[in-house]
Amino acid sequence: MTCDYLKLENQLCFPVYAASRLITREYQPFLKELGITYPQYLVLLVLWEEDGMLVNTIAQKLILNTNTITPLLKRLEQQGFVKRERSMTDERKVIVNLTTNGKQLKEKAHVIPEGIAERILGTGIGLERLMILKDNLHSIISHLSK
Amino acid sequence: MTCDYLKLENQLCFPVYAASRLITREYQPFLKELGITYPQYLVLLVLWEEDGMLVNTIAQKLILNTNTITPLLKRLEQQGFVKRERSMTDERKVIVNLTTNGKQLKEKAHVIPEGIAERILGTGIGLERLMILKDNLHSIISHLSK
DNA sequence: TTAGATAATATCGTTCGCGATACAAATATA
DNA sequence: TATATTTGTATCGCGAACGATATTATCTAA
Repeated sequence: MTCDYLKLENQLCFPVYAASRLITREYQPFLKELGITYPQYLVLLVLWEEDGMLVNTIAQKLILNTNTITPLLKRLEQQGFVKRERSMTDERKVIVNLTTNGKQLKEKAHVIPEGIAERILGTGIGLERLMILKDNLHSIISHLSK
Repeated sequence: MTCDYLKLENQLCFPVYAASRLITREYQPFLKELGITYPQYLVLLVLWEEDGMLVNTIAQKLILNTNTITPLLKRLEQQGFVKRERSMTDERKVIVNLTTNGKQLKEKAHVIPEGIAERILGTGIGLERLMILKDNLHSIISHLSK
């Protein structure tokens, strides 16, 4: 049996890449309502869990570099959702805090996971397979992010 | 049992998004050698399967819009891997053909899937789970891309 | 205490990804 | 055969991603 590995169909990379863009697309109508982008939503998810994080800590959680996070945080600051301030004890560090507006946004965001879950489960994949999918991705992530 | 759906950990979106970037990162050393980017590699994968495709057909295969593909093809043309020409019979259509250089690149690219497969399987996920993962992603893709 | 190393963040340049829109060619309709 | 609609591609603008590099601040070791 021959198998051409240089076919799109046979690659793992493409399904992950395409699924990522398609899933992100599902978030658009919800995020548009909140006035934020998908990566901005991820940053807020992190801050909603624990406020007052360092730029670096946020970057690590999202597996992004500061050269992506810094301008993103500036936009979130301009929109009035976070404020950034240098640490008193170590002036290299920048602490990111949610504003009142940023905290309030969490309440509006509660509809998002439900809406998306509904949409994804509507693909017929089933909750159990979805959990397995998530676990497999997590194991790939934990190994490749080292 | 309480479950906060607004936690990064509990979302499906993030693992897919992170895995996509991490897997793409694995391609970098290989692609750097060929002098192309990851999306450019995807376009070439498509053309290596079937040369002389229309811009739109390539876009559909990769689930991308022409406003992403067009500038990408221009760069591939500048680098001498493809050439674009208007169809004689329908001047709206642009046919994308591989150059000799573009065809030759396929031979150099054969090492990529093997190298990546090795790296991914090195995460300990196992070939079988990898196949299931791919299938699940494909079913999500086919439903969301409608 | 001071030069060198390290750490935390930021800047710059290039390429995507995509919504909105434009534009020309082809097709359909009146 | 004019006019409207559709089709295929391209343009524009903005916000990621990220490699390379810069800029401070802190730490470390001579």
